[in-house]
Amino acid sequence: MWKNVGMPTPRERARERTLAEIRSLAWLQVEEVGPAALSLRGIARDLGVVSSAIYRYVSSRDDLLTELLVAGFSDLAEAVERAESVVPREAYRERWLTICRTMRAWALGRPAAWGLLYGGPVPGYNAPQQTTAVPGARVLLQQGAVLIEAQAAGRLRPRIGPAGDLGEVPAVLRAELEAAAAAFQLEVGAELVALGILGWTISVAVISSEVFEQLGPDAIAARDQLAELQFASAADALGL
Amino acid sequence: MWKNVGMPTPRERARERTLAEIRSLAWLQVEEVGPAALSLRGIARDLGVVSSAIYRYVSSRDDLLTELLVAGFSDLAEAVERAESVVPREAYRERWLTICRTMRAWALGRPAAWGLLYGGPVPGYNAPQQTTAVPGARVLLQQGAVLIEAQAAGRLRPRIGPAGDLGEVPAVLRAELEAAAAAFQLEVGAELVALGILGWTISVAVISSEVFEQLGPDAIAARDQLAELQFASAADALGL
DNA sequence: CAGAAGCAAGAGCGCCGCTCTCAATTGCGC
DNA sequence: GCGCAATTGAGAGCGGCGCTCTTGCTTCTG
Repeated sequence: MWKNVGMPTPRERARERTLAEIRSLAWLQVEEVGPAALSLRGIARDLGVVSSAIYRYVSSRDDLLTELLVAGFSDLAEAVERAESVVPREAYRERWLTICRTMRAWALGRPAAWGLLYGGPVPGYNAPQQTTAVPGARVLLQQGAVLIEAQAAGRLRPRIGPAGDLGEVPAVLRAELEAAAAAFQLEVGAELVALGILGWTISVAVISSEVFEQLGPDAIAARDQLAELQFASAADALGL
Repeated sequence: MWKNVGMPTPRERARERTLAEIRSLAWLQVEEVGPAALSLRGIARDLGVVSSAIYRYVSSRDDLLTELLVAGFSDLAEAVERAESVVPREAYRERWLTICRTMRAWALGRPAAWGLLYGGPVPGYNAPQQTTAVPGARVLLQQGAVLIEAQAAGRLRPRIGPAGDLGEVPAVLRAELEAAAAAFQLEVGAELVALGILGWTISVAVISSEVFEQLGPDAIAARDQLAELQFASAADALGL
């Protein structure tokens, strides 16, 4: 009936090897020239093959870009999960800081990849939300989990809001934030969601401004110290 | 001896008009397709002229991009300065919030322009630091001025640091931050510089995450409220 | 072993930035 | 007022891009 179930034919093996090589060359190119300049023709050249042959393996440039995008999100998320999992569960601040530090290390190691994930939009390319949303949210949720657990343990004392109490969230926004949390099977208050988004935004921003050199190249030599200080400040503000 | 000093010849006038038209078309294109897809050929088409003729007016695509970059920074800075100048000098928090709100309004009005200024790097294009640094720093300095004046007035109570005192800045970083401030003829402590950078980073990030739809398109309908809440939180953390 | 499936190659379309040459206009200095 | 020179636009062309289609060749399969 069914022969060779799960056992790849030689053809499939060859195809898979070629695909892997294409992905690898694509990452190299992204790191070298940036995501927006990713060129299928260039990959074909590196592969030693005529340009049209690439289209046997990837349906379009955008398709390849999407694949890299989810791979990048997943790789980052896994690195973060690995690093965070070894710090004591009740060391909430350290867990949050570890997530940030790991994100930063990943970003510094492959800056163009970070640009692909969190940089401005690649011109002419619209990431298919359906495909990228879930992997893209993993790190955010990881950060959120720390806040949720810290709050549950009574170890979250946010320093923002009129009286260090997060202030009040307007009704419309409140409903929306709680709905957003519910979409991830989370039952948390709007204030905590807002806090999570703020923390997330800050951490991404601190890293992006360093990776993209938005304060100018070589503006700060003591980059590590500055990043550490900013992460710590954010953790302070969040109340970890 | 010198005739027509400062009085443009007809040729110069014509040239200037063409240049202005090119710049205007370039902005239109940036808004439509994004900075990285800015095309000189496209501008030539819109201008009703053959592609090579463009090079009589702009030396290269990168050159045009740089010009737009500087113009964008300046336009944003002027909008911010205009808006901030009408709020009472001693209403520090309101001044800072006004700067943020104006930045956001500008960004929402011309998202691609914001992308050009603060998005990821345009592939293959390196902004000449020398040309863009000064205009690029204007808004940051505007924010910084508010913090400095607030501190001088004893109206700055940062809520970050171990005891709400900004913590301590490591020596190496401290020296660098103070030097950076000195480069702008500012004599301020490293802690305040760090605070300023943090505030700047957060405000840019809040806006970018909205403009670039990094939480997904239409993720939040109550965008205004969320932005306002985040700006307020940041102001709280900064101690305004 | 024949046929089907998979594959690489090549030519080609329209787009891009940019260069070079050549002719026409146009405004300047005399 | 006019000749000359500077300025301008057009055209052709180079190499690069994404992508399509046709044409043969290989390789696996029934």
